Amino acid sequence: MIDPLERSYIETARREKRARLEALGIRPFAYRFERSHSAAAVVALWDDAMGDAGPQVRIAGRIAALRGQGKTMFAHLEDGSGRIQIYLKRDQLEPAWPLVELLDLDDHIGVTGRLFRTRTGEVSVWVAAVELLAKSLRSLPRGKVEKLADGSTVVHGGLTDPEVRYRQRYADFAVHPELRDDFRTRARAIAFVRRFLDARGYLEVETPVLQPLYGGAAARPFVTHHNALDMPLYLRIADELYLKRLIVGGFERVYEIGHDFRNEGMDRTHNPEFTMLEWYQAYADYIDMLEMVQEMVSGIVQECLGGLEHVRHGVPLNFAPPYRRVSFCEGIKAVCGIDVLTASEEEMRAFVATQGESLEAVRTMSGGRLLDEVFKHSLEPRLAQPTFVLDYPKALSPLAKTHRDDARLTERFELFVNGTELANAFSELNDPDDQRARFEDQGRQREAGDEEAQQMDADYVRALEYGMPPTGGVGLGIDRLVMLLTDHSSIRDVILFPAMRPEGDRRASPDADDAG
RNA sequence: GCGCCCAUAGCUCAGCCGGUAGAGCAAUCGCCUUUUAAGCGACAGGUCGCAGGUUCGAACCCUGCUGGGCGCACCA
Repeated sequence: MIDPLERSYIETARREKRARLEALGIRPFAYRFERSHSAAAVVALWDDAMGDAGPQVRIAGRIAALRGQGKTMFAHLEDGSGRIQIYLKRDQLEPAWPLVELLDLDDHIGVTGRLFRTRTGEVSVWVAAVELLAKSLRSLPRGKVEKLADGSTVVHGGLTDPEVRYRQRYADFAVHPELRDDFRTRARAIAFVRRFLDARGYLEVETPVLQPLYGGAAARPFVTHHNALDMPLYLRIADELYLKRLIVGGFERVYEIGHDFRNEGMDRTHNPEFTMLEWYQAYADYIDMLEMVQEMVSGIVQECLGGLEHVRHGVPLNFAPPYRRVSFCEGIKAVCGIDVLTASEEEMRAFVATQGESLEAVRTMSGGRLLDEVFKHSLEPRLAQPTFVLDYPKALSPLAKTHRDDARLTERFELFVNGTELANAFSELNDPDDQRARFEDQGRQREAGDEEAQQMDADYVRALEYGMPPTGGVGLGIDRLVMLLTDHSSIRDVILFPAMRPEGDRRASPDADDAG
């Protein structure tokens, strides 16, 4: 919408200042600056006993506030640690004063000076020398927070338009430093996962992102093309099939943290590329994996939030193990009285129809889809506390191994927190003939028009034919985990650069729109 | 893909029943040597998202388009 190259009168003014600086022989973009302290460290350094003889410091940062008073000037410098006030006095900076007069909000500067305390008590740096490190040619959309005498605050301006915030994430972070904390939390959670799995003998691996066949989940892929081979390639929708090939090859414990890509709708909980953690362990079953998930999730919560009890979206949650376990079928029966193993589809449709679904939609539901709807309207909304749902019916779980005690079920669990699925795990299907049959069945659904049905992966079946040991596997959505940790309800708030439509006027590319 | 809502100055917003736009902050200029929303004074800044239509006249009403938000659908 806004041409990024179009200059406002404010930018024009800043470019004029840049020219004036250069005419004075001042480089608007310096090369380096040696700091002695961060802003936060400088503030922490202060001791009232210092009186007028505070230590000399060298600090750098972005000018976050500027209050000129003629022959004197106050400013706040902001760096990665926080902010500190600086005080500039003309008679003590004389040769450099023309530079000071050409400073703008948002410029990066470096200063040297002594620590002191102002009349109003704020620890500040009395600047003896100032250097311009980087001129800002575009003003950041800063707000101003006014604190009124009664303690309330009024915000003047500021960056609030969600579109601009996501498109210009750099400006959003620059103006809202507290947002960076969510990504520190994210990094801590991922670092914890690595330590957790490494300590248990897992090997971190990297499997192909570009795949000749996509599989391991039901989703539409992104398609690209390899020029040299002149063939289509797909961005992976899951890591699963490659990681299990590694199990066949003798890597007994492997994990991967990486992006999967799904060519589907975008909303509060879906980004076209997202971060998935998958791990597989030979000779383990889904209950082994369940215990690991429980320990890992509690560990992450403890590590990132300090403590196991937290309110999320107004709901107090307790992450102390053991988490509740409920069987899929019995859980649903307890809530709505339907036994999904024996009930007729008519009975289930009748129930779903009472839950606000349109009659038309209900009429077309059958099989796995219908089961899923029953679950969605009965058990799932009640899963606020961390809860494992176990033993899904086969129709819902084409990739999981048949349950050892009940052939109608599979050995599968999902972890729910606050009604959202966090993890999905199986005792992995390792019977190559069964796997081939399921691929063939998927192939028939594909021919019937199901774009998401999986393709036959003959190489994967060949791997299974060599013999894959019994294996437990888990997939855990990192973005959703971080949403839980940071109490965000939009996945965009935990992804640095969420997917957006391109900005700008696209009428320049005619005929692109009306094809359909 | 469908529905509802939104788009006005660099930012945040106001603009009633149609009469061609205002405020605060930021900017520019002047004054000000301990301020912190600094203050005081002056001056600028807009193709009202884009394209049509209705009208003597459109930021405002209608249609289409673009982008966004929320919900639904799709989807783990």
